[in-house]
Amino acid sequence: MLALMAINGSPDHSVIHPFRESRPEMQGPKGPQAPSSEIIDVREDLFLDGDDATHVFEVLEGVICAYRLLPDGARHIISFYYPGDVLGFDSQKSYVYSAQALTRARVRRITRASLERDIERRPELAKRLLHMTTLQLAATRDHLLYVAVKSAQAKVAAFLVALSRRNASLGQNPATDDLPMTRLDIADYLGLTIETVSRTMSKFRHQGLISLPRATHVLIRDLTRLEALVEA
Amino acid sequence: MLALMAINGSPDHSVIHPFRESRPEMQGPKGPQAPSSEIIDVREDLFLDGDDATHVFEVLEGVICAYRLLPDGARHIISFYYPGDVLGFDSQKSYVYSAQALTRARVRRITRASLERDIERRPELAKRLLHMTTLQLAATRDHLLYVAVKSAQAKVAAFLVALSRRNASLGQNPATDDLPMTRLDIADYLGLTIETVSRTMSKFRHQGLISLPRATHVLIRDLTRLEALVEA
DNA sequence: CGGCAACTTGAAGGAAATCAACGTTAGTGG
DNA sequence: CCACTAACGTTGATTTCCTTCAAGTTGCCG
Repeated sequence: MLALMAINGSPDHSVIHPFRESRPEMQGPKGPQAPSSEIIDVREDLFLDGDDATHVFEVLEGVICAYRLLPDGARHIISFYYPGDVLGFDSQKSYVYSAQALTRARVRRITRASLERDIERRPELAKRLLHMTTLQLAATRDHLLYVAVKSAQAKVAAFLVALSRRNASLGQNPATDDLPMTRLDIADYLGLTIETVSRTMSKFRHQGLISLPRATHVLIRDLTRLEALVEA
Repeated sequence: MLALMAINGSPDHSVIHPFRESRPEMQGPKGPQAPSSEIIDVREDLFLDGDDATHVFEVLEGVICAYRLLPDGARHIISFYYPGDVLGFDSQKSYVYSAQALTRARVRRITRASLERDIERRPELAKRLLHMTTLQLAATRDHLLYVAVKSAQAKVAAFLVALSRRNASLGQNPATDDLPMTRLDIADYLGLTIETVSRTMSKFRHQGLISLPRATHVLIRDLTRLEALVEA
């Protein structure tokens, strides 16, 4: 009944390709397929909350997170962005959150100005961006639901299941979750503490729901029971 | 630093007017100003989770809430919609939440088909809808932050402050919050129980931050201290 | 191999949920 | 107009779950 996505909606590559075709300035001496991409180091910030929102980014490789620091020093992770996802696209002059790479990442940097130009030139693009944004909104509402009403167990289970489903939708192994983020990242995403995340994972392990060959690598041994915990 | 909106972004009437101008079929015998509006009774559902998403609604009067029922019977309120707000606009075949009137309300019902047609005819409209959607996304992220990381006190304070700011932005009295929703609605919106909401309000009253001439009517006596609680 | 960051586990405390009872208000019908 | 009723709201006592504080353990990188 509910589309239980804790992670952003499925990557919609349809957003990207128009840029390549319609931006001859990107097609330099390297030829029409010039990648125009940029490498971001682990834990390097892509932009900071309050910076001039001059660019929009498409993740090509790696994982980026959007986060906010609160006055009391707490951090809240809004979302994780995987290859194909676009971030920084908001109708505001400044970014209202920061973005940081969780792994070494590759991104395509697109200026807002050129994006605006492209929207004028190709009305189709506005529709595409609109579609992408409504998907993000739906995903954010799903996550809101989890954070608002669910127990720690349900939150962590939902997180693991969402990663598994993402793998499945990409034709990868749904029984294996690779966690590019730390326990603290997960905690700040789910509105829990690092200890609770760790304890809950351990509990799942003792119950035979998952195994943890490494802290960053989850093997899902009983997806059905894990999914049942999400609903509880 | 943060735009602490628990309630949807400011009503953006720019979304609405184009319809009136561009939809001659609405201009029947009653003349070009025919309202084409519809009355919804208190607690009447506008649409249900899973229904065919055939329409988009603009709130003209009253307050509507979007909510979801969970398998375990719990309810989560996603958002409140005030006059000027638009709901039901998502890129999905079916609604992914239900909508219910909290007061007797008046709405404009717009078919998705005609909206699609208008988008084709007036590319400007897609840009406007895009802007509206990114604002909703930003508001939802703000709410997510509150629900994820804040204490019951901070949540309730943020809720009251958001209502006050909405009043201020409309030129109404920012020291008076009229609550069209019940304590249970507030609880389901903030991810708390009805008892905690009630207790927290009482606490604020005993501390002289607010007074409650009626349960549905809040007088803010010390907005500064209330705002401070939001950040705590 | 050392050092540090990330992770795990345990014990104690606290904030909110739950369970329960009572008060208040608005709406209904006599 | 008043009495009755049902929904809504408040308050208190208790329990539960998560946080906090504290102390290891693991594993990765220089």
